[in-house]
Amino acid sequence: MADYEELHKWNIPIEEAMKLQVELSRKIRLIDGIKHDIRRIAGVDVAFSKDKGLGYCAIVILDYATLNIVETSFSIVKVTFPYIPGLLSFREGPIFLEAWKKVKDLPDVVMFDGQGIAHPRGLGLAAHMGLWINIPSIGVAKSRLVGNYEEPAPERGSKTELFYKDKKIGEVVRTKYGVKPLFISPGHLCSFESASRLVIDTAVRYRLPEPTRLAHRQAARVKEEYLSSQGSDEIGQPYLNF
DNA sequence: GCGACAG
DNA sequence: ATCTTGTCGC
Repeated sequence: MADYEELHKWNIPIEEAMKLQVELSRKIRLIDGIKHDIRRIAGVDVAFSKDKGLGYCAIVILDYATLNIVETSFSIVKVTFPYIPGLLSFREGPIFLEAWKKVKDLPDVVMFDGQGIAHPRGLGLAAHMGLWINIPSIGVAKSRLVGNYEEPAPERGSKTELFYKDKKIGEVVRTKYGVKPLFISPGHLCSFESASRLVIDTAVRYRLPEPTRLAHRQAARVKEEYLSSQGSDEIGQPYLNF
């Protein structure tokens, strides 16, 4: 089972959470820890059900060469933190870690649906989680949180740099002709080059790269299956992680 | 004070 | 992100 080090508590005041992000961001390393021979690449996403107050996380691990799913893991956890721009990891992090515990074979790199270091305090979801699991991570966001940039050309593969306070924090990448670009930033143990390259290489047919796209679909399935098994009969409670 | 603001 | 009905297009 995948393990990780408890870096800190999750249910803390907003003020402390922001201070913690500043401290943790100093530990981020952009030295590429991604091997030349990537075998498995993972995608993570979390779905929510408003009334139930639950979060459903899905981790999908793909064989890098074929992009076939080789392993999946999920978790259903009570949500304890609100969505606050800049503090997304405090809402989704605990849910992701429960699913991570059940991963059998570690992937070489993990893609998250959110920012890596392209964050006000340099610690977006992907960067934060990368520190916890100590595995190369990449932030794949569908929209901008912070930073300035020029619109990339409409061709697939074109990209521009994302800057914040005179520093490069990520790249704006067009994964498909004419569609809205993605905001890619490295998390932990990853370079700008590897982050964008892996996203473009795995975004073979849709705007989103396969790891994140499939994780999104899987999270939606986990959610609907849980909700349907709730109103009808038994099964359900047994699946709850908390 | 005002506007921006991942999912 | 969620909720929610229909609609346009490949």
